Amino acid sequence: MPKLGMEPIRRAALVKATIAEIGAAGSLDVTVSRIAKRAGMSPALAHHYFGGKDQMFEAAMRQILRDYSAEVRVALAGARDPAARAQAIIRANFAQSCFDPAAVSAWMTFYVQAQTNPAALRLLRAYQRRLRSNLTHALRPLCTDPRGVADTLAALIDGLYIRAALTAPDADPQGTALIALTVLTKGAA
Amino acid sequence: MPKLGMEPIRRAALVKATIAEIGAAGSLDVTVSRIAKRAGMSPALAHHYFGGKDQMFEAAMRQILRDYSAEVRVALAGARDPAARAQAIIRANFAQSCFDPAAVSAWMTFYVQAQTNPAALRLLRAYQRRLRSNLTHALRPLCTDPRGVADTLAALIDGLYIRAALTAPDADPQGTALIALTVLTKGAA
Amino acid sequence: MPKLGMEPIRRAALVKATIAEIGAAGSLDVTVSRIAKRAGMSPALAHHYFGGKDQMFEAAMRQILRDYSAEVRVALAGARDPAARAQAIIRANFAQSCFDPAAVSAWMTFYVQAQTNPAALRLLRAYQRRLRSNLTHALRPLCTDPRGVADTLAALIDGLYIRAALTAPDADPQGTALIALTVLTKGAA
Amino acid sequence: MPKLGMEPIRRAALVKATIAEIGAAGSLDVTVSRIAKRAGMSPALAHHYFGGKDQMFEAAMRQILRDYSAEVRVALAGARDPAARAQAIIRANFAQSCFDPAAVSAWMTFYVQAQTNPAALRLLRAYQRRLRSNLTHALRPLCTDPRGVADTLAALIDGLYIRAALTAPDADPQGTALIALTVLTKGAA
DNA sequence: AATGAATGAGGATTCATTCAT
DNA sequence: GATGAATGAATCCTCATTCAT
Repeated sequence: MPKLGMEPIRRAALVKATIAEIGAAGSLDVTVSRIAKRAGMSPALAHHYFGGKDQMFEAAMRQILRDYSAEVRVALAGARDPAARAQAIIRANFAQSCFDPAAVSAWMTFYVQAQTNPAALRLLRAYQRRLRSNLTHALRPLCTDPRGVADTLAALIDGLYIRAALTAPDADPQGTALIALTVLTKGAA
Repeated sequence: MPKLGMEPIRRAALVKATIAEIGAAGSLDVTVSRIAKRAGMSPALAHHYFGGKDQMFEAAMRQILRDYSAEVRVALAGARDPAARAQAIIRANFAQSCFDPAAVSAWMTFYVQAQTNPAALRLLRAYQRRLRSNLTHALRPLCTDPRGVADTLAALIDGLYIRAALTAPDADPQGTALIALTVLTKGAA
Repeated sequence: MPKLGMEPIRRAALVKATIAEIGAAGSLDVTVSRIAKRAGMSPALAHHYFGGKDQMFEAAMRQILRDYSAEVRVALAGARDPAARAQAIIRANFAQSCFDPAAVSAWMTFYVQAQTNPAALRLLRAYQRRLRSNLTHALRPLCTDPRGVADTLAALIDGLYIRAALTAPDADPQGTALIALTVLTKGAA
Repeated sequence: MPKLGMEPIRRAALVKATIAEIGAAGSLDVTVSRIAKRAGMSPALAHHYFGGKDQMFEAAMRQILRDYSAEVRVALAGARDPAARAQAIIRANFAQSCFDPAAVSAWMTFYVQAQTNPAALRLLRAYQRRLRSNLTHALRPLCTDPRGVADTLAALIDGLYIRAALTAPDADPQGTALIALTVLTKGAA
């Protein structure tokens, strides 16, 4: 009995499985077969829905960004004043969910892909633009050079994240976030 | 056509070719065949000298770090006082040579490899340790919390580098370095 | 061109082709490619169904033993009394089918494999156990030391087989069997 | 300083190493490189002295047969009467030296090689001829059909050897020899 | 005599992708 | 919608062998 409306369900399952496999492998060296198996379907069906491996990766990247954006949005919703908004953005970038191995792998591969895959580069830029714009907006009432401080903070966040995720996996993420918060305080002063 | 003492020559050629291929591919998806061909020899010979693909990668990573270290060392040699030393370290991290596409790719793959390859992780940590130690040493006479400022600066440098290398390839690296220098000034104050 | 339930068909074809190739080569120096080609499929498909070369060899060994067992079973079915049973077992071991070049090669490689491949050793022991048990059972009514005579006969059969198969390929197998039958008579006396 | 008269030394070392490698591998899957390394020289030199892998194997086989012959000759030297001679031949075939893993492997590969390699077949036949002739000679004064009994005993020896060497490696070889001795007694009666 | 250098040929294995059902 | 069947292409790696020194 052919099922109707399976497409979104299948696609979602595949995207989820793709991210999980990238996380498990720690790289993009994942096979369509494994992804499909994890998603509970045949490799042929995965192809049917996505057309190819690259499109599956792209969909996975989009999902990663969507998840990240949601995290930020939730954090911002609870912030009442500009300073709280800036802090919320920083904290969101060091949320537990961002240190899930799958997420870490996904972000790292993102960076690698960005060098050759225009779609990945576009998405990475979108992320950076959004982070910068969020920070600038929050900092505007707090300092004279919101753009400059936002740029600094954004880069600092990325740098701290990489270090925390890769080379200090046991460190407390929120402790790491504190470093950024300190710079925020000095920059906003 | 010399017939003795080829090993160091061949190894060097292969390491260089490995880096170049990684740079050209923008990822670790390079074949031994291509590397060997670029180095002017047969794939079999490459295997003979390195034992396998992974060892070639590891040798390439070591070379990248050696090059980077040399850059820093040269920069430090010309610095006369602590402040100049700190600035020199920062500037060295944004030297033109660091933005060579091959170097960028190599660094990015470094990050990815670090998740699963212990050797890569070890090397990456060595780089981070050295950067932090260099900065701490230079900052000691300049501020009350040299370690903390060094941590911040190190992360900032990484974050700025990634952004400059990947998403703003046309930006002036030394302009980017200025952002770090500014934070240095504030932190050292 | 049926598209379902190919697995048993393919597997059987591969096993047959493996035995044939071993026979043609006279050793285990056969490639998956040749086996697959002989079986009318691509090497990749052979891997798909067996997972690897070793498993193909093991399946082939099992098949050889199955064929041998069938030969013995048929021979025993026509034997009415103990003496006839013992003779039937001996004759079955020198049946024409056992001197098929492929079978000879397979048996010889069996012996070689048994030294390093546990699966091969297990199978070889199973064959020897069965031969001994068959002989012991048949000899019980005929002599006072059925086990001892069975051991002797079993070894003699193997030795005669090797000599007949390898160094006297034109000799009449049933003539060779006579030697064993003579010992049987003396031992049973 | 070029050494003189190295050829026999090198050849002997290579033959010994070949047998040892075959023993270690349990098959003919040994590389010239490993043999040469074990013999303390370069693969190129091994080639120089033997011309190729096959010739090395052949020389190894010859050596195995020489060792075996020597064992028999020594055993025969101590035998005073025909019965003792026959027993000595049988015992020599189950000497400890024949159960050295390297020797076992060598014999097994012998059997395999005999199917395709004429030189191996020739050597194997020479061994069998000699065994038969030795036995016949010893049995002549003892029974009416020395040739027939010799054939039986020779095959029995081979069969027992294979079983003892491969599938009952812990059994006492001399216990196995007893089985052959018993048949000898009955046949000679 | 001896060897490091070098390679061509080949082999097992993997995988994305296509197709018929 | 869904999948088992099937493969071509590619990749890493091994090895016997040759050659210049």
